[in-house]
Amino acid sequence: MNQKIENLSKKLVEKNIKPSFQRIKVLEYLTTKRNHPTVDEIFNELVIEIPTLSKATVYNTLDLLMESKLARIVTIEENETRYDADVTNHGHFKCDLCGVIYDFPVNIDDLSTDSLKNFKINEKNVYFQGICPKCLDNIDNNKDKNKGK
Amino acid sequence: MNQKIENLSKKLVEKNIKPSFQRIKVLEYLTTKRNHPTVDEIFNELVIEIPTLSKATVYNTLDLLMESKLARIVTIEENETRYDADVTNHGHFKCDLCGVIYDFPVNIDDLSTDSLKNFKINEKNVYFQGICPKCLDNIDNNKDKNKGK
DNA sequence: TTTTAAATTTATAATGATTATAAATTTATT
DNA sequence: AATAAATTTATAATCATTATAAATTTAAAA
Ligand SMILES: [Mn+2]
Ligand SMILES: [Mn+2]
Ligand SMILES: [Zn+2]
Ligand SMILES: [Zn+2]
Repeated sequence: MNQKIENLSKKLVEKNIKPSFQRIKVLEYLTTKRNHPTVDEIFNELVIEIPTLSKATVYNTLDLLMESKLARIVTIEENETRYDADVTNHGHFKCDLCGVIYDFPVNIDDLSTDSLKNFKINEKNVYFQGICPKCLDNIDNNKDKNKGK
Repeated sequence: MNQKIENLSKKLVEKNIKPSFQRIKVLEYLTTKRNHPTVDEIFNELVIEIPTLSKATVYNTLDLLMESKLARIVTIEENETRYDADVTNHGHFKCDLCGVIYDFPVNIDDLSTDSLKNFKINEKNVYFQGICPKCLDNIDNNKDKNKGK
């Protein structure tokens, strides 16, 4: 448990970010929840444990994490920005019904990108939308119900 | 010339959208410029020809085009939403230096998405970031200059 | 053609996420 | 302990988007 804090602290120090309590907590939230949260979601959870917390600190910390590549923005169309401490290559799927954002493995290098051979590519994002299995099940169940009537 | 207007008008009618002058002009802007514009860019250009134009009309029209799949949002991380009348499968590349958004062909179906076999996928977005050839050239040229000194 | 109703456009206010600014607090240095 | 630097906090400003209602245009009815 305390080991985790140590690890997070080390991660920050490695990137020359002073590991303040607030910063560790934001990073901990991202890495343990892995829920692609908004600033508000992070703030509302952490302010319970840190009553003096300011939303500005959450914004500042996320900016720091982004600069040092310890976190990235989930590029999906939403009015609130969502963040992800998993910076490895993976795709995102957002369910249009329940809104949950799923991770999925995707071999981005498989994408034929001959037309970009003269471009320097720094980031690759893959984002799908649709309906998740849970919501598909719910739809099916409702159909069955109506059939019975 | 007038033929184009006819075509755009037909496109709207097919989707049960009344082809008002403002709506045709917004769609014309999107299809001819193909520059992934913001609402402001569309408005500022069209208000020259339509001095009474309201920004609300641009928002309303874009919402209509989106609903009927005549346009889509360019899913990239920006504070202003950008729109695209090209709804065929293609990827977007944004240059971090000049900000230009390039289209590029991408065979999205090549992506192995076994893990999403129970998901209903409605939309697929591919978005890359980096530096475009033009800006790469500029960087090289500047290096050469400094070398000469 | 006039009247009436519906649809569209416009003007404007409200919302809300993000950014900016400066004061307060904490941490490090002398 | 005193001072300086860094961090956090509180608060105001910005600005894209949404909401609302009035004005205008278009279509339908009389
Ligand atoms: Mn993720
Ligand atoms: Mn495009
Ligand atoms: Zn769902
Ligand atoms: Zn460029």
